[in-house]
Amino acid sequence: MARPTGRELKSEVMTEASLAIQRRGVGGLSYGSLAERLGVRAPSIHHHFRRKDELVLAVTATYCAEFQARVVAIDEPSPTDRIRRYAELFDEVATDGRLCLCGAVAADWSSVDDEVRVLVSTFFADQAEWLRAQVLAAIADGELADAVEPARLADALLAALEGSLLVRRADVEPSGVARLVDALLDLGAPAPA
Amino acid sequence: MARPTGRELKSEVMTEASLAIQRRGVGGLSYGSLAERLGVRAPSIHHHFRRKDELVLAVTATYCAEFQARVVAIDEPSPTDRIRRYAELFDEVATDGRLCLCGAVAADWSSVDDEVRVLVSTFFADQAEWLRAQVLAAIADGELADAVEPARLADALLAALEGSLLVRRADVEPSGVARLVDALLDLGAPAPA
DNA sequence: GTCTATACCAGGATAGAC
DNA sequence: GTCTATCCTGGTATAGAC
Repeated sequence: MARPTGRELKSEVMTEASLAIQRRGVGGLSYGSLAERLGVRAPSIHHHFRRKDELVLAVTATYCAEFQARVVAIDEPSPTDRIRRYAELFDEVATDGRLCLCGAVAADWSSVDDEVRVLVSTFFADQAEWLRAQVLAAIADGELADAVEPARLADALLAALEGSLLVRRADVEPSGVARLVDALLDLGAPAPA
Repeated sequence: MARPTGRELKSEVMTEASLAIQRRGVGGLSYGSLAERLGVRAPSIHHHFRRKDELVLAVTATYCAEFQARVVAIDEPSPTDRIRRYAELFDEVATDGRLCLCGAVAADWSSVDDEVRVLVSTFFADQAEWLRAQVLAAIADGELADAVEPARLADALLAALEGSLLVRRADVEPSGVARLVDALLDLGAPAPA
């Protein structure tokens, strides 16, 4: 049972591997535990991904593509609402103590090869770029004060989102990251309440 | 040479271990590489720290104490300047790609024991608490708009600082975290420039 | 495509000599 | 306090049967 025709094992492996990296880091990912979780033997995974590097690379590429797809699907009319929705994506992708996969890779930066690093660098650059565009639009719409420097605030938002996933692991009663972004957006509201 | 009377080895081990964790994570810390770096054999380190857990615990405790000492030593008259100076502490403690030690531990959360977790949780709570007090003072002094919610902004600042250390590893030309904090403080300035 | 079996290596840890 | 030597575990990886 469990492993029938077996054509779907490859994608199952990738799904589990992504969760494992987000939970325990790249170093915490092992073929053994992965195999056990899937009810398979380690060599079966080696058949699909000969080296661990290949698995990490494939998982990272898929994660970046899927996340980006969800970002471009955001269609709120208000720029600041788009940013709030964006923060929710982080919550969704990182439930119960998981990190953003790219954040987890960055944490294990010294143990991943260059191909993976390039993907992660591009991911962060893309996120900052998207956020910058939203901040720019928010200023144009009067939702943020025009004293705000778009690129700087975008970087701060991204750092805060990635960092909050890290910090909340140590929180006794962790909350979502959305309220944190609210704080920053309220901060930049043009009309002093 | 190198290992003379040997009474200082214990502290040398702790210093190197801290750097290793900040660079490669708790999982990336090994007695072997540590020993090699210090020109000693691995068992010599076991003599001072029987188990790896003990070493991690000792290093974390020292890091937290030393960081806290540097925080309370901040004496700028302006609350926002104190926060800017605080951001510089992060830069100092995390040069060339290192993370805040507690951030690194949080990234390897699943592989550290409860004693260490408590230290890290306390560390983050202390930092958020200190930041909250500065934000409160900044509002009282008119350096930040009173629409700002102190606890929320403090959390965001801490998350942004921890996260920026992570994200900048993937940056092609990483910069200090200080400018990022400037962006957030400018954001909360009461008078729209 | 998946399995069993196995080689191989690195890291953590201990015993006992000096 | 530091060493040599050794054990054990767990993880990566390969060969070859089914």
